[in-house]
Amino acid sequence: MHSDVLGELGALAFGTRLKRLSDRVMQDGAKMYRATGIAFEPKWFPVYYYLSEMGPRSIMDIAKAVGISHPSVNQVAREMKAANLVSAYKDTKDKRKRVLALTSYGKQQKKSIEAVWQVIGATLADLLDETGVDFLGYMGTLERLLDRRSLEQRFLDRYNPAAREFEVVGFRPTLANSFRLINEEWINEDFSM
Amino acid sequence: MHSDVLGELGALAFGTRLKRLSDRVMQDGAKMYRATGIAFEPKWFPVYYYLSEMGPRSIMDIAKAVGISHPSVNQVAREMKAANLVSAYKDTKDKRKRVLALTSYGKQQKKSIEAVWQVIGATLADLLDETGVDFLGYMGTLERLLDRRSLEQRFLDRYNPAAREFEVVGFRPTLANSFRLINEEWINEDFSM
DNA sequence: TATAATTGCGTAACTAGCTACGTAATTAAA
DNA sequence: TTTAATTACGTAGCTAGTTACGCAATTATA
Repeated sequence: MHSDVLGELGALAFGTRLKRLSDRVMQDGAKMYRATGIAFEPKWFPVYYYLSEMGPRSIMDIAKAVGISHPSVNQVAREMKAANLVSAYKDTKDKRKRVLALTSYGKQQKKSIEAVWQVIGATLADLLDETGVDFLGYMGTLERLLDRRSLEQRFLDRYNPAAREFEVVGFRPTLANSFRLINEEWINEDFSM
Repeated sequence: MHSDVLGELGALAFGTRLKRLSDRVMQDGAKMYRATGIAFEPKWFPVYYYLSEMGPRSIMDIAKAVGISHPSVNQVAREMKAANLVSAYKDTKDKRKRVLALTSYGKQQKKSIEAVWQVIGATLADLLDETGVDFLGYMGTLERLLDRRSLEQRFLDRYNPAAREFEVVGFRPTLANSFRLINEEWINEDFSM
């Protein structure tokens, strides 16, 4: 194995390493589906899963729920439509909306797809187990930290302290967590952009 | 915040979540450089860093060291050349090789770039600290596990046990770790592809 | 030493996401 | 009830990586 300069760089190379790891996992993900001969692509996964669990949903609903942009959902929808897995129709209540739904063929395929998911899921679960720690849990922690305050904002606060998004308030350490939770609720429920 | 269907899916959605997280970090990475006004892009980071540490190196050397494909290095090299950060020349010993080196301007810029890296690194270090665990360390563990046996191979072993890459050998559990280490050494030092 | 295999590189085309922008429909405000 | 603001969506074009493939140079082999 090569020496891997990135490993020695600490936090600075975090993004680069994360991307490299993610690319690797996604590439092998595609290979796994291909190996089964099933007509399914990794990028369809979140949309297909969401529709199969929740029933027909609009483009933006899907985009928000799975955390990708609406043009991406659109792109995926076009491909899945070509594969006859989903169909689309206008919402009669709100004519701006285009609603996606699994076709009967799409529903019928679920059993086969789930059989593959079962093996992929077990493979990933075993891999993650081998780390000996709750990697998925820690990843969730990281996601929530970034939901709370984006990397960009964290950087800006540090780079140009005058531009802080929120005022910094001193308080007793024992209260920190409560304050944080209250603040998070406010952001999510009331002032969310 | 939206409900996030992926979070409830366990290991199966690992790839999707990892990609989503990585995209997020890389996008904010670009914003951070832009905010400083410095003429530098996140994707230049590994190549620039490697050249600045190691001196002139060939395209393939760089690709292997930073873990990306040689066409990617080429692409980055073209851009960095346009930004006058690197120049390229043929290796006189081996005329197949094209060697990249920082220009004097490229070297001279290092101080400014490092000043930005310092802030980005500290921002990331703080974020990772906030998880309360050694996230980078666990990521390294995961990378090494995949170096050892790719996700695809792990999947194939499970999906089609007859196609195992290596024979499965039973041994006493207490010896498992030693065997694993020896096997790893063999793979790395002798038979590496 | 001739030939075969390998290595290094460049180009082309693909992938899976993104942002920017325009338009139509809906909702809020004056 | 007009008008303004917002929301949903589609398209176009960008991004940062990839694989596939071909050619030239080097290295290994017969």
